[in-house]
Amino acid sequence: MQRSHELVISHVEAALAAGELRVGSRLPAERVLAATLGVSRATVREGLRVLEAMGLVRIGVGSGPAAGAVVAADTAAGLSAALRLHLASTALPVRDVVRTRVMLESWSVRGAAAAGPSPALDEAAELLTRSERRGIEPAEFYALDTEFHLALTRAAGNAVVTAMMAALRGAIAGYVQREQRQWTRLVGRLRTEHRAVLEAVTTGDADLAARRVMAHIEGFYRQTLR
Amino acid sequence: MQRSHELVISHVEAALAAGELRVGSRLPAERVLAATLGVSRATVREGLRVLEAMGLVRIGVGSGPAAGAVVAADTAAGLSAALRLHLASTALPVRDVVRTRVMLESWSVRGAAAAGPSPALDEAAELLTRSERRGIEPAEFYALDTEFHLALTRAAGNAVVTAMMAALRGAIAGYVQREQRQWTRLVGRLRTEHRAVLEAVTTGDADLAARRVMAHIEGFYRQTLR
DNA sequence: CTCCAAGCTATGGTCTGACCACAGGGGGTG
DNA sequence: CACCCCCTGTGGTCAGACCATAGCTTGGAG
Repeated sequence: MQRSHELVISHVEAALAAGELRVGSRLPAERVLAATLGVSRATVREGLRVLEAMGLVRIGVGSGPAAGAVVAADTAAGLSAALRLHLASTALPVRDVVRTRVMLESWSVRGAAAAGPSPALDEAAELLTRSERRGIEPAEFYALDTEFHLALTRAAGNAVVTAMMAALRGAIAGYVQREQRQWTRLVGRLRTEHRAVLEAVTTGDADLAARRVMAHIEGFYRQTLR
Repeated sequence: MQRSHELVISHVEAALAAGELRVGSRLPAERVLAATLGVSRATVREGLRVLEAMGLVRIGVGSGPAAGAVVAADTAAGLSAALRLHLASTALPVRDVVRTRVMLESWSVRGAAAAGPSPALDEAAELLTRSERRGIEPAEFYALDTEFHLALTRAAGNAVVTAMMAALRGAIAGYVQREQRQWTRLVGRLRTEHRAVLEAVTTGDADLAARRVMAHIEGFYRQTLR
């Protein structure tokens, strides 16, 4: 840690590790933090920007409890941003992101099937039902689809995997072709496959769930990746 | 994108996506970028800080080709920083990081075993040999250990998984107890296990390689995680 | 007494300008 | 010809100012 703005980051990190800050805690105002650390406000802001990009704090303007830098737990934000940027630079190929998603998600449904009933699984079922509403708009369907897959992942009980899954989805969201000629047919197929995956998970058939989710994801990207 | 510093990020991202910037390219000087985008230099710096934290650029002072912001491909840096910070905030439990590492690495050795010989595998073998030098210092051994595991992961041929593996290791490095009472015994065991994993991979036995690497990692963290 | 609107205040958002630190390159000097 | 010093371009940091926002307070109208 030589550069001053890293002082801000390590200061916050240390306070978190020491338990002086928790999720929901509010950081001192920028001007106060600058005086405390003996650096300029511009420097403090550089550090806060990084923490914000990592999803560790949420920064609000104005006054009141929502203003200022509040410690958050957006575990996917930083991962997602990093993946997205390196996808743009082609340092990471989209193909590998998709394959990684297949791995993470098949691992997750195996874990979820083995773990048995859970609130996350109930939530997945409810999201699936909501996504089956007639005349649903593509945007809403995709949002529910994302939430469904994330709930399924959460059911495996690993927060790091869940964060990575969310990050992967976020990173390639911009590469997915939203305009589909055969929207009705596509959405019908996705619903059927979702039902099949959820069914395999709830009956505890890990192998079947993994096979189904792999086929589901690979099929989806084959059709929609541009 | 409302905040000005995000303009900087999206500008660089767009230039990357359009192929105007590549890994190794040099960004304009901060003052130039500020004038180009119609924002202040302080704002440009906030954006560059984020890009730097994500491992997308490397910023050097002074003059010459190494000075300024150069597009890099440190795909693990941002992921690692994000994981580390959320570990500090306890939003992510260390346990889940270890389990995720087990998953990623067992997947990797399966892939490596199936893929057959590769430069990455040769590198892993060479690193392992170097780690078997007599009288090696713990710091050097751990460095070679990290490189060995990463080379093994690279052999699976998925850049995203490789980046995640590197990030996971980086994030929990601070939690690993470096001072060991029975150093000689530990290092001996690690070497034996490394040999066994590599042997299973080179002979193409994916299942065996996966089992061995799982036992290796779990055993290591059971002993060294504080 | 109640309610609402205007002003107050704390906070981040942004800009300007300045000066320092660093490193490479070129020109002057021995 | 070789070497050293200074010049120049670059990031690093600071100080101070002003604007934008949003909750809170206060005073007046009803």
